Amino acid sequence: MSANVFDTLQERGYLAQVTHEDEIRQLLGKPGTTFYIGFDPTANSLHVGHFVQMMVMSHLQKAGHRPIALLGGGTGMIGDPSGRSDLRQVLTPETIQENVRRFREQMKILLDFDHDKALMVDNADWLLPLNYIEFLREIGAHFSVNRMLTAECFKQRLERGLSFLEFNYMLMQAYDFLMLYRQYGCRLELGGDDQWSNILAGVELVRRKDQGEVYGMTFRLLTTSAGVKMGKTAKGAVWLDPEKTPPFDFYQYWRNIDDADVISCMKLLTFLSLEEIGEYSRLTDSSINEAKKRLAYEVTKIVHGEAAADQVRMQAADLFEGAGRSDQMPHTQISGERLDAGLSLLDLLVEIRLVPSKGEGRRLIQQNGLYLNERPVQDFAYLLTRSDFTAGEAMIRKGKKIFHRLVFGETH
RNA sequence: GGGAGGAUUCCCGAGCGGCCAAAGGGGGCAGACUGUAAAUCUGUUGUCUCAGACUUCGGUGGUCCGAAUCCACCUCCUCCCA
Repeated sequence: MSANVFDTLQERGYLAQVTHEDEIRQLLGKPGTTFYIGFDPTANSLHVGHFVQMMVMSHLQKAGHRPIALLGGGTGMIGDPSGRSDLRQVLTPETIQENVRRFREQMKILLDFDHDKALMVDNADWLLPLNYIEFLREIGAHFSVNRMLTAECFKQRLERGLSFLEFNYMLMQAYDFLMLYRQYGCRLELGGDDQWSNILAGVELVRRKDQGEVYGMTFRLLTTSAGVKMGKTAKGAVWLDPEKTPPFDFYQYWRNIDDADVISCMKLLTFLSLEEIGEYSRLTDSSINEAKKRLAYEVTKIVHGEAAADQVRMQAADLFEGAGRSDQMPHTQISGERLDAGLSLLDLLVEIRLVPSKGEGRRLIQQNGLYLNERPVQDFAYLLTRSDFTAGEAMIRKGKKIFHRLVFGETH
């Protein structure tokens, strides 16, 4: 119970690199440390990569430390070149402000902002009013271009091209740390492992300017055991926003995770105890599915709430382990008039967005990938009839996992 | 400022006057095998009123019976020299 959070983080597998291990452990050993993680508002929702960072913040907050979520309203206008092979798209100030607003809402999922137990600040507050000359003299003077060029985060870009704009990102981030140190007594900067260079720059800057004793620590990026970045699907990232990634899809993402990744994800993405996770790690072969279900449920519960998690879990069970139908699954009302007028199944597929075009729908049907009431549809000119409905319902299935229910009745 | 090269379908990347809706790979989507896994194999991957037709190869004009391929101009990128 009174274990040092530092050890907890280490045991759960979050940590990648630390600047001063002993000092940090000591610092985190007793409550009261203010620390920060930066989030650049480059999209209108947080995704699972951010979620790992939020988990860390939550662990630390529970241990009595004070998180600062630093939103990059200012740095977002520069674009972090770290780990990027190409130039980031430059976002408009309006977009950035909107994204910052959405992030703020989503952060509340895991962090308690009441009574300043956690803070949220926007670096636009100090970056935007900066005076160029002044900044160069005050901050720029402390950076050696020679050293920066050797930083890991620029290596890749040196071959392909790096704009001066992006080159400055590191200074901005270092400056953030300095400001947070001065304004909030922030002692520790955390971030994904790709942020290591930037974090080091901040730690050094605070020492040089203010002789401040501050530290940095990075986390493993969420990758599969094969080293591929996780959280990406065909449709893009796995978002925390239910509008962008519906809870069902979110649940399924974790439910379908690679065997080799279940345990590490449980440690990183849930609050299950290590003992309990240890039990799951003993599962083999098909019983690993139990671990996947638990993982999916727990993560969904944190992000979307218990009610939603229960719902999608039941939905998944209905679909894959039960009768193959669920009240929760996507559905469409089909009126009798439409059926009588001759409703082409192909047209309907496009309408309910199960396929992007009729051409693809035809292909799907020709390749036996579309099922109506669990029977492959043979003819792509098929017209739906009343006899396709049993008890007022007809079930369309695309491939193995995508279901859509048709309900006979009035369109609303 | 001078010089060189490039822009091709979701991505990378061939094509260099007709046989090009455009090789190959990646990715996607299906099928087989499975554990709602991974790996593997197979098919497929511009749109449509799918017999055929129509729209694509940075943009705009032009040459030609015919252009992704040739010419002119424009836009944007990359590299080299200063």
